[in-house]
Amino acid sequence: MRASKFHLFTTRETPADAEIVSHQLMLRAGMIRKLTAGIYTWTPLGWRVLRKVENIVRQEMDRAGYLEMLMPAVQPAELWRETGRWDDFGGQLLKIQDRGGREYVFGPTHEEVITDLARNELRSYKQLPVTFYQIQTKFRDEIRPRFGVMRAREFLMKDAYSFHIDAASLESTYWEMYEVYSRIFTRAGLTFRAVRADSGAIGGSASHEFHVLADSGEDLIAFSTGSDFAANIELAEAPLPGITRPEPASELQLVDTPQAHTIDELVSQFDVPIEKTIKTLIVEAAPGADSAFVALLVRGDHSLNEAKAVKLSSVASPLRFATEEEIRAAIGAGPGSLGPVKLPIPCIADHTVRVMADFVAGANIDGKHYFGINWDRDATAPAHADLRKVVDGDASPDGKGKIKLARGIEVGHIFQLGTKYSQALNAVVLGEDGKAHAMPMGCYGIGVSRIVAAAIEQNHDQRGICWPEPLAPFQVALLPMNARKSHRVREAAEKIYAELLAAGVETLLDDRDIRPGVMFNDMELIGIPHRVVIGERGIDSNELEYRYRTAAENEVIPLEGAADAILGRLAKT
RNA sequence: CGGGGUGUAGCUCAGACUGGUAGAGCACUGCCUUCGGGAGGCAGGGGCCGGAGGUUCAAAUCCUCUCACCCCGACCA
Repeated sequence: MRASKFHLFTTRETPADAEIVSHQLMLRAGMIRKLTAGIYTWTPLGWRVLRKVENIVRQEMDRAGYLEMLMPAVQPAELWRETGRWDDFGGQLLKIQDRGGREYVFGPTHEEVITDLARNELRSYKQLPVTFYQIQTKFRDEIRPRFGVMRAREFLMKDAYSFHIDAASLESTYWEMYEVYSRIFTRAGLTFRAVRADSGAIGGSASHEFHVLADSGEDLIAFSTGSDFAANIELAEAPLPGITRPEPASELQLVDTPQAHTIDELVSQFDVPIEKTIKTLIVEAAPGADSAFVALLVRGDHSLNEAKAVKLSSVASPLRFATEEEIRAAIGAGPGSLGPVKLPIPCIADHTVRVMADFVAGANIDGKHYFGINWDRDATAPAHADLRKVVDGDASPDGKGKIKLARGIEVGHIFQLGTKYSQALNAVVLGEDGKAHAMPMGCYGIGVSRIVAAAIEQNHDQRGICWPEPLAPFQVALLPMNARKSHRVREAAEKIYAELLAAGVETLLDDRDIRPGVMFNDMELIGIPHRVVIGERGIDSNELEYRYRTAAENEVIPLEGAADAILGRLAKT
């Protein structure tokens, strides 16, 4: 490609509304342009990268024997009513109407459509297992789209669905997909971790997320320093405290704390260690319980893990925190002064809280806290469970090593769905036994457009993007210096360009009539891995300057046979 | 959904408080010089100041409404 014919539109200044580096660089490099909130145009440059990711995904899926297809983006409401998700999916579901007022959704995912196809097309266990996939634009009406294509409303996704005769077959395909995903992210040059994930409302027995590690990630993952344990923080079990509860050493004291409404305020005003304080959180109780609300206790320096709380049988699902009015009605004091002493509602404590002694908590009287609280003596020792989020330094749940927390960007997710959709839509096949069986299903997603942003988060420097070679829009940039004035430079550049094209190398020849400095900056900003400078100086000495994007120094390559020298430096893909 | 902020040239922003002929830098067009790390000069093109209504002799500026976008939050007491 000749740069003069390729629409490059780089900018020197960073657009004001871009927060994270990948969004800034994608805008500055001219890869994307925003049309409206969460909806982006991919320019010719950006599209080349997106297509690279797409092709890696496609090649690996094809290699595994999965079948590519294309489903409609617009789907009839009727199908979504059949599975119940018309109402259950929530605000992310974009509902649209045609001229006759008939209702549709713009597909955020395709379980309904693929299961409808499967129930019509699949008849026998002999056709199983089978895995279909597509790479297609999805729409999810995110509450708050942000970070450019990282969390966009319209985005490109690879979604795959597998159908099975039994759970064992599903499990086998699931782990095969796990390997395929690992190959895909490895080939894309990403540093990633597969982590155990909460299968959440979708249900099913197993689920893993694939995270690209990056500080700007929105997800927290916990992994062990001593084993391959890795899990979404939602799922990571906290270790049991390794101690028994100490004997009481303090008297119970009622203290006026008019200015202390939060743990931080309490700690700073009264000089108590934060590990001696308790947070009391009031949530809605499960239907049919004795009380309308339940109190959850975690140590002051810990946080409630809502995914764990919602799994308690006495807690309503979905989790809902009580409002201030409800708290006052039930307890007689406002948030900020709550605690376990004389608490009129049931109470569940985190394991850690059960072994605390001489601790501080609200008195259930506005503006007062009890100091020196001890279980049994001052309050009934409550039921206990794992309620908190793990923190750095906790023991790993598998007993090997310690937990470290890291931020990640979720780029893939695999699920064993079970028969949720096949039962709802009556997708059955005849088994060997001659009976109808609802097919267990798996579903497997990859955020194709998000991978582009995630790759930049992991691969950039002060000057711009440093593409992993398999994702780069062009492999080689040829930079002729002042070609307008020098026919020798022009000819040398054209010759190398023609040879590289003939060898099938994606090459950008910067034949724009611009100053060298602008060329260098543009090529570094858009992140082309291999750069060759062709100037009078080099031609005189029969040597050209070559530089890898992330290298600190130039190398020299011979003018004669330059194309071969460049070919020798390309990554084998 | 709640709170905050911003809408002025393609981009980044002044101008608004204190109403009086719409600005700068970058980008773009032409010419000249320069040109191996975002050149300089000269001359240009480009804006119903997000939209509607109001106040006023006069509104980018003041008032009301509205739309869009961005940020924070959505119950960790």
